Amino acid sequence: MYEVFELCPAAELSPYKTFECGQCFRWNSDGSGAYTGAASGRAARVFTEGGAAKIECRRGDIGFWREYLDMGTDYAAARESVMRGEYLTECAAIGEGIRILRQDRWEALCSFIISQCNNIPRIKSIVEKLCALFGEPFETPWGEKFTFPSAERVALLEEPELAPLHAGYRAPYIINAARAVASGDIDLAAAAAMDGESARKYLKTLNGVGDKVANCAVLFGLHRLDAFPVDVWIKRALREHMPPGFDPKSLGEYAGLAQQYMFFAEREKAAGRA
DNA sequence: CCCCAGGCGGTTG
DNA sequence: CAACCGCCTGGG
Repeated sequence: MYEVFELCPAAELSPYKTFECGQCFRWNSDGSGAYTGAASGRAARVFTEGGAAKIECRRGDIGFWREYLDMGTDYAAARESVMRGEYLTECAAIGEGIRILRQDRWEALCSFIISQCNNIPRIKSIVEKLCALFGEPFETPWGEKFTFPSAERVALLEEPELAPLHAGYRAPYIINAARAVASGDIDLAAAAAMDGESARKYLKTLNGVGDKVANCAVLFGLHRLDAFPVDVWIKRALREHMPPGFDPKSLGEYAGLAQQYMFFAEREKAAGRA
């Protein structure tokens, strides 16, 4: 039994910005501006209506989704705290409504391993096939969806079984990471309890996980909002808009939110939408 | 044919 | 330390 619940004023949660800013790969627009997606074996539809952000989900899941959508964080204050200088203020304006999702740890780690040297449509396609082939199906009002396969499940696979994903050289990275997580060699709950810097170094011990992927796993999977992943877009933005030697860490506890504002703003500008 | 796409790891200077 | 290069794949 799915029902609609009101979440917050629309300005505090933009489905488009939140689901298209590159932090997640399993939410899709239905064409009307509403997004449907799945997480932790649940499904939902997020949309805006009458000046409010709303969610359609099962009554018993609303607590999960409020947590997932990070409703406990004051984004007006967080946004304010990173509006330092003209450029960051502009990015924050363009990105207003982005929320950093509280994603599953393993899903985030695995997804960002797949993301390396890849474009977003292809990342989504690989993740989708991973779920369809090895996740558990379940019915939703929006059709059949799949869970993200557990590390334990992926750990049992051999490389040839991942061939249909066309993940290329990332396939052994995926299996290796799954085995490390499933065996406890890499303990993501323990990583979540570390400070961001230690967690990043810890995750980098995995093959195929470097600075960028580790920072994404820490920001999006462990919800450490001070983590600041630097990819080619951010590198260019820092070079062109910030003083030389600028340290992103100086942005404080919400540096990672600033990073998402920058990433989203630069991509919107490149696409001619901002 | 070329190049690039939200990198990483190994080698070389 | 930095700079380079190969790597799977798909799209422009």
